[in-house]
Amino acid sequence: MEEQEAPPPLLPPPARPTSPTYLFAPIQPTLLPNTNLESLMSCNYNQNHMLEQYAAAETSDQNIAKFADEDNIKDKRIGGRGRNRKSTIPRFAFQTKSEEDILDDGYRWRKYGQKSVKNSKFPRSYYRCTHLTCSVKKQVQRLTKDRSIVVTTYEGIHNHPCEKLMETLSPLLKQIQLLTNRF
DNA sequence: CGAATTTGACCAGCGC
DNA sequence: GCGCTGGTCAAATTCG
Repeated sequence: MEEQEAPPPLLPPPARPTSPTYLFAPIQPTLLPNTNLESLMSCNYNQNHMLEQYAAAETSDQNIAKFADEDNIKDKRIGGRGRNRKSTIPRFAFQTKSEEDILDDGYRWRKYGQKSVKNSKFPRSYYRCTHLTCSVKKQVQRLTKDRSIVVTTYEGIHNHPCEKLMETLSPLLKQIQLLTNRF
């Protein structure tokens, strides 16, 4: 069939662990003066916003790991059954200090594999977003050097809003909208 | 009982 | 060409 169009070069929103400590500076969401609340809830807003924040973070040497090096997220070897070989899907990795392997990033994930990898004591786990139309994946792995550090690698962009964010913010949003309509 | 996870098999790319 | 490796599949198993 036809070749698929390459996805836009945007970065997916980073996971925001609830309790673990960020080794890299967390990106704090900030409201721009003329922020539209509906667009805030959409993933486009988040992704564009994150992109700006990443650009800023990178230039200011606040180390968002582009790809986790040591425990070897090497070059692209998108294996599997012949899919996505030279992937142009945006990927990025970051590290968190956490007892938990699974960080609560607001999206729902289904595990589809686990592999032990070379030069690493700990296995790498593979997850896919459970949303029907979303093909975002992530890999989770602990560092050999420091088992308290979890490396999470995201691949792709969510094409749907974050369920948990929606859940949490919906009532609040309604209130805000009610209030803003009154003035 | 349906959904999620586990795990061994399979496949493709890369280096030698 | 062959072996090694990483990523995915899918049947079996576990969980809620």
